[in-house]
Amino acid sequence: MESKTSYKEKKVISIGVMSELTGLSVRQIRYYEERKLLFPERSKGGNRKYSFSDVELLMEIANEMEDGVQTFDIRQKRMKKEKEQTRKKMLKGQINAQFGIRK
Amino acid sequence: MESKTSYKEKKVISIGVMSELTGLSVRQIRYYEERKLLFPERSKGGNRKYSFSDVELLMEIANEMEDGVQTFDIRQKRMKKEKEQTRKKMLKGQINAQFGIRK
DNA sequence: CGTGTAAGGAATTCTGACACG
DNA sequence: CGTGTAAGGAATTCTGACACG
Repeated sequence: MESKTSYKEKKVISIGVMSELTGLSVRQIRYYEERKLLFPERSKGGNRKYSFSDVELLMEIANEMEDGVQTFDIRQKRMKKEKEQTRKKMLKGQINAQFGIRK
Repeated sequence: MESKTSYKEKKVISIGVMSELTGLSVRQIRYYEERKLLFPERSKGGNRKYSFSDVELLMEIANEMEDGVQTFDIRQKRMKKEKEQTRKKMLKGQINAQFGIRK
């Protein structure tokens, strides 16, 4: 089991580039973070850094916003999706515990 | 045939992040560019932007520098490799022209 | 609620140059 | 040749706030 630092997940993109890539204003991007939809890392100096994965996420968010969905509901939906995945992983873990790792 | 904008080639990384990722100083990174080893894009404001591919390239360069190879020779070698690949593509193109695209 | 904007400040980056070796 | 550094300036980003709706 290793660190799997795929390029897609690496947080290296500034908010300015992010803005260009998504077509959203920096104001919008910061706001979606405030609403807990996005979680950039920070440089020592405090600057936001995003991943390509974040770019994709942000574009999905933009689509939902266009459909008139509120940030709260977008977040709600994402949290459910998150939970669903955690549940699946737990299940998989249990199966491994019972049948996989037996020594 | 499409624009194939893979994340790896997309120029989005600032020189500061580049420095962190490679462990080289920004001075070194700029110098290698001056010696034609590296070709970042520029933002409107003039800031350098690199790709993950550039990160890999830069780390290879760093290795060669450690071995005492001079920038000129590194460049020389890279240009040869470049030519080799162009040659292969040309060949492939010719083959396509003769046997592939026939109508 | 979601977004624009002006404000003041800090972090980041840029270039050209001098230094050392 | 390759790299550090101080210098002056410009571009980028940050936060908190006011505005509009």
